[in-house]
Amino acid sequence: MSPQRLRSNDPEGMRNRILDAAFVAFVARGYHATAMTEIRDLAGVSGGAFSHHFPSKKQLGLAVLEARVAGAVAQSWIVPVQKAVTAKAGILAVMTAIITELEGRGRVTGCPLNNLALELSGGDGDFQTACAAIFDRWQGALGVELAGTGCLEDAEKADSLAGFVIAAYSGAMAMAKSRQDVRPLRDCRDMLDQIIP
Amino acid sequence: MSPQRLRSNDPEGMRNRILDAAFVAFVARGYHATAMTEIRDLAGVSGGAFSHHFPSKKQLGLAVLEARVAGAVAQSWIVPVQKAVTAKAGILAVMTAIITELEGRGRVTGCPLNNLALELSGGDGDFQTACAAIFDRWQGALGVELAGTGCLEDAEKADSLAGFVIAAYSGAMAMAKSRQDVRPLRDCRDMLDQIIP
DNA sequence: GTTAAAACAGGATGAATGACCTGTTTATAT
DNA sequence: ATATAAACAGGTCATTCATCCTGTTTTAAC
Repeated sequence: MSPQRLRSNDPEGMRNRILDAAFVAFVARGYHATAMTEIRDLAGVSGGAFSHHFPSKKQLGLAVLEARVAGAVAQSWIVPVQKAVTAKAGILAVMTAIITELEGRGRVTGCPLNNLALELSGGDGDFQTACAAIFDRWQGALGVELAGTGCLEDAEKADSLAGFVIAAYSGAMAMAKSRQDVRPLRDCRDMLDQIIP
Repeated sequence: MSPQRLRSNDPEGMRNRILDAAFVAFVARGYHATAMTEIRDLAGVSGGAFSHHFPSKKQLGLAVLEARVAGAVAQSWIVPVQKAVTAKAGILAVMTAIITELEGRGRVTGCPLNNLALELSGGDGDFQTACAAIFDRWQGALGVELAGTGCLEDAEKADSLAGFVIAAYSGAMAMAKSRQDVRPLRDCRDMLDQIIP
């Protein structure tokens, strides 16, 4: 036979395709509800390549958390708040943006981190650690901004408020997902506007 | 053979045993991560009896939501707040009680409703409707109390605040579960103490 | 007392899942 | 140029899972 030359060895690209497909599927349908074959088909990857990059589902899950979920939190929350003039303005702007985006499309899929954290933190210690680390970085970053941009003097109080902001947002998103309605997020935004100094 | 006489036909008790076992397993490990055989073994029920009472896993899940999760919310949140002198005092007392109880045992399993709602609301419409109904009753009850005990005059504002309280609590519990630490709940309680009029 | 239906027992089954395995191609190092 | 390992293809395999099936016992109706 003639040489195929149809194969393009691109380990990084392959890995990213798998991670992207897994992220979408895990967030939309959940970790346990998603079969490996679904991700494989969605990414258009052979079984051999799949198991070469991710020998087990758990390793794929952990990689999705660290390489995609953490990135989504950084991109949608941490960076915008860091770039804003004040932390309060940044937080409110992020929430407004999320609400607007959700109103655009029909479906509310929820916060990727919260979705996976609640499903996985209970069972496996490694998943729990990974989720907790992302929450920690999120809260840490918001706390620094809240303390740094004049919203709050006390660093400890700023950290507590940051945790509360994340909790309120996460819970509101959970209710919004369950109801398929953005109203909980709007109410949350209005409340945070009143609360954050 | 002699008549067995070891069977005690008790449909209601059998159904309750299954629901109890399923509730524990679903909340602790999640819906999809729990196998039917686990529940069957935990409840000590034969396959025939099991499929007689709950022909499918989905029907069992819906029954757990309506018969156990809704009850847990009513018992741990709605009734205590209704009995309290003011809604604010009731809400803070409930949170204090939950924090104290969580500190007693080692493990934070999370809010039953939030755990299941986030896992199931995305995929199936029936689950989503069932979860949303429980959230609605929860928010409705808290809203009535907040409006009725002098905390807030405007009924619509009271409803929004009720939703925010539930969101903040749910999110704080999610973080507490992920971190296996009650601090998010303590911070949440302190914040709600400042916020609720 | 007879009949019908509900309540239960215990096992069987087909489908689906996660992991694995053998081969082939491409890149890298020497 | 050659050896070695990584990257990839395609299929298999054991296991687990949810459901269903046949048969027995209890309850209820008439």
